Amino acid sequence: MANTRREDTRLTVARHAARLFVKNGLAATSGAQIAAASGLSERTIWRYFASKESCVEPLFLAASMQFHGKLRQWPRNVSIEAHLQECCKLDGTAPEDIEDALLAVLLLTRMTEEPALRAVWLVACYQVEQDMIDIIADRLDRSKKDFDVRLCAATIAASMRLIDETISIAAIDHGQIFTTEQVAQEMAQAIRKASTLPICDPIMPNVFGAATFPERDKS
Amino acid sequence: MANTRREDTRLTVARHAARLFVKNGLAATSGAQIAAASGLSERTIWRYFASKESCVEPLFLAASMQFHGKLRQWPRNVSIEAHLQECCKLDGTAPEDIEDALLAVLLLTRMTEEPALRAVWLVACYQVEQDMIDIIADRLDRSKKDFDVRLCAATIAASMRLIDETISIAAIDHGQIFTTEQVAQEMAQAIRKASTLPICDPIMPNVFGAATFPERDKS
DNA sequence: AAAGATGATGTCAGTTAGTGACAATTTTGA
DNA sequence: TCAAAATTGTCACTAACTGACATCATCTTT
Repeated sequence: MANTRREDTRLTVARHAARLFVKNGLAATSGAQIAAASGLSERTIWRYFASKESCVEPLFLAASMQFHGKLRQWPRNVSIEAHLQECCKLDGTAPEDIEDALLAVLLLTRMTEEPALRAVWLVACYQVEQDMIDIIADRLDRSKKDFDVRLCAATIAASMRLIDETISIAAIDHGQIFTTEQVAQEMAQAIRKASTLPICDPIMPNVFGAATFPERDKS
Repeated sequence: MANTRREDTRLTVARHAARLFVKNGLAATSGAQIAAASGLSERTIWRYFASKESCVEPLFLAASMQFHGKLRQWPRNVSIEAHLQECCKLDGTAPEDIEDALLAVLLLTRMTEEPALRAVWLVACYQVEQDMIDIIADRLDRSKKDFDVRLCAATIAASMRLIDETISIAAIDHGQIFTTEQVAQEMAQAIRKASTLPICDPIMPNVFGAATFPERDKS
């Protein structure tokens, strides 16, 4: 938790901006309005964000992190399905997180009318992908620079994005209801299908590979 | 070739904008400069593009299409490797296409310093992904709405993006040289690894599945 | 070929996103 | 507690972008 302060204000600005975007649309929302709603001067807004649209990025990130973040604590000896299910159970998701998720979902359904939002969303997903590289490299004891590790991160991140988009549209535009468990299950399935490396099942200590044992000291 | 006119001017503007961006950076390039270089009024530029950065989008699209476009003519009975190799051979890539590819590659290597460029690139890749949905749906006789088709399109598009990025950086920043055949091979490999559906090998008419035979007329 | 319709472009004025400079304020740290 | 450092506000300014309207090219129809 290093630079938490900055991230906090970014997130609150994002919430206000998102509400305005959802209510009035991107074009009809001014930087001044976002500033006023956030209780900051407009100048300060531009110190936190490079553009009007990107104000909602922290929200997208937070939404993605609802599942992605959990992969950081994914123990090596449990499968993806088991882990995500487990997380949902003990996880009394904070009310503010639910609020954030709802806002993000509303934004996602606006992407066709507001192309600028899609760009922000894709950038957020790119961040997730970069994060995913670390997770996979750790889980497999491979280098973060390994092309196959990066490929796996990219395909998994893409699958998570697709689930997010699909479920959002199904929920808002077609009125379907999802429990957290259902979403977790869909997510786990998609991740499994998309992974190009064997990370979804428990990773067993490599008992059969001699190289794993420490070499006996020759002295 | 419906609205080719518009696309043509968009591409030429993109070329000029890209050269300016590469030479002077995004911030130091003004809309007026892009307009002047393209021989158009500034107002017209804003009629073709929604923002300064997005001026290069057609170039990114053209670059992606160098391989992706070929997948549109991918016969069902040849493997991905064979097809891409074949394309390279008979393909006396037009000199302007090479020029475009070079410009795109140069832009890709600037993405770390210029985050706005990355957003544009990701949007271009998203377009490719949407296109990929059609290709896969056609090849497998499945619906474009099928989640698994869309998932496969997403993972493949992600892998193509990664190859583009990786090869660009290797070429420009680390001075590696690639032949078109090499790139085609890397691309084919990555696509194969990333596909979540069996589209990379020749698609055989489904002789074993009874459902494929037309039902005998019962009359 | 003339003429009218349609659409693309230029001009210019106006709005608003976004920046630089500096003063005021808050936070930090010894 | 006091000074250094970081954050914010104010204000003037630049440049991205839009609206309105005139002009010009293109295309169709007769």
